[in-house]
Amino acid sequence: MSQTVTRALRLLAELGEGERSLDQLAQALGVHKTTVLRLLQSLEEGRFVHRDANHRYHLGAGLFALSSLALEQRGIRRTAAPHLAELNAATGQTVHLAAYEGGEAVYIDKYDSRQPVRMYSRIGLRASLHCTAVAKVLLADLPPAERRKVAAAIEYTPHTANTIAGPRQLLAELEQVAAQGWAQDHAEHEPFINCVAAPVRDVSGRVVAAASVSVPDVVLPYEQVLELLPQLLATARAISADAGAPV
Amino acid sequence: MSQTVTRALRLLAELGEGERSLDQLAQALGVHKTTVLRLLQSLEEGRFVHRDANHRYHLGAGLFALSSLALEQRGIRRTAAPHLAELNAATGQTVHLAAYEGGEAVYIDKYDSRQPVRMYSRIGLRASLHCTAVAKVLLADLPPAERRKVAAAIEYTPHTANTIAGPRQLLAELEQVAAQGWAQDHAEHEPFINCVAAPVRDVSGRVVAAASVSVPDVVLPYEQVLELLPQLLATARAISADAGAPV
DNA sequence: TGCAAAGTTGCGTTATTCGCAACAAGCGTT
DNA sequence: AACGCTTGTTGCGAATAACGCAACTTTGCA
Repeated sequence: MSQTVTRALRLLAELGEGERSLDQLAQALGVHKTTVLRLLQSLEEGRFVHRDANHRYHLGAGLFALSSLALEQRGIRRTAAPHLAELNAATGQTVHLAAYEGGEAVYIDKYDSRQPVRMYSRIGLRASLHCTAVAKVLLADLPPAERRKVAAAIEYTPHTANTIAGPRQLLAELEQVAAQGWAQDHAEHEPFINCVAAPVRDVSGRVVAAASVSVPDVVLPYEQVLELLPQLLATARAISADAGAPV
Repeated sequence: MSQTVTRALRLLAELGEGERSLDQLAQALGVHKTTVLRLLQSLEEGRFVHRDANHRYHLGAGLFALSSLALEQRGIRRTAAPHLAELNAATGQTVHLAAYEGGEAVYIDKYDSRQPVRMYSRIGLRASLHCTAVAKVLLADLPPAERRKVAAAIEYTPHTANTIAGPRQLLAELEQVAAQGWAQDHAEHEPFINCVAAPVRDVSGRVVAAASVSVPDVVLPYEQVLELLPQLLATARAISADAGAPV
């Protein structure tokens, strides 16, 4: 494990919070500013950070370029994009695309709601495995053994009164999700937000992503969110079809 | 300058091209695979890379999270977003938002065209300073001295017959852009693509970003692209107003 | 104009990284 | 099913590259 790289990443994380001066960064890492300076110089060379006229450091364009390049390369994201945009336009609601990788569910695309109320979610962020609709969809396709292993390892942090509290309950729900072909999050993560999610499959027939619609209570009550299901399922099927999934 | 950090960044860049095995990465950097392994371990800890079941390395969610966090923090991007989305919806064309920082013009947001023909551009990428509409808008607001300095430093790579060929010509055009309040790229960068761009100002009244519409010839001829100008200018003014720019 | 704060450079020390070589684990082939 | 080959992992000593210090320079402010 490389101390230097770890420190460089901590620098980036710190800059993710906002602009920083050299001294601030040195203090945050607890190292001498000379050290920070040299790390920053390398990061700057790679355009990962950038310093403005006032010697404040910011995250740089190289980071954005790399990130968007990598996201674009994800086949499923590209094939999903037009369909998700359409769903977003048709419903006006927040639409997410998430994938399961390395034991976590990660948002890989997001289309914001037209409503002024925005959701706290972001591309790259992890979706809780036990209380989000996308995670349920993704987990439901794992082989049973793996599913049990994951369910056992989850820390069942309760977020609301509806949050699933343990592996038994989760596994039962996953069973149902697998059977019905979609999942919901009925105020399990955020008190006043409901979501529905549907699986996206690729050529292999495996679930490679989950598409979801999230709606705050104030915009649509729970029952009306369920009414979005047909549109969502159609979208997910269209993406799957484009990805070459077997019917 | 840190060798270790530089190598880590090269690893990321390599992974930006696509998934790689340990050996492939070691060969690409020309170092021993042990070395690469340890760098990767640190990157993995920071969720910047991720290894799949077949021991292939990919860029990881931490990178995406950091990038989208940083992009969201840019005030101007957030205030511009709804307006740009609307412009994109109204015209159906590719819409860009670019900013000038560290001597380069960088795309900080993009809304894809509905057309099947996509543009080669991406968030984080640099826009050529001498042959894009957004760059002209951004440069046109620099103080004259700075403007001349930048114009002198540019390498005037010709892309098409229309590409501006030298500082004199560029400075004259910037003069005009500043006067008329918008810029165009009449097939100066790509043979069959025309763009128009308009400045976005913040509280200080300075130009902090440029919004643009780009259209391939096959979709709309040059003259009709100019007809989009009123909409673009209205959008740019609306963003500026939201950003608190003085009227 | 002078002071203070912040950033930069040179340099010796040593902790960290490096590559080697040996080891382990998959995977495909015979 | 066993073999060999490719690919990833660990232990360890050598030495390089990173570290922090202290002195220097620059910038901003009073």
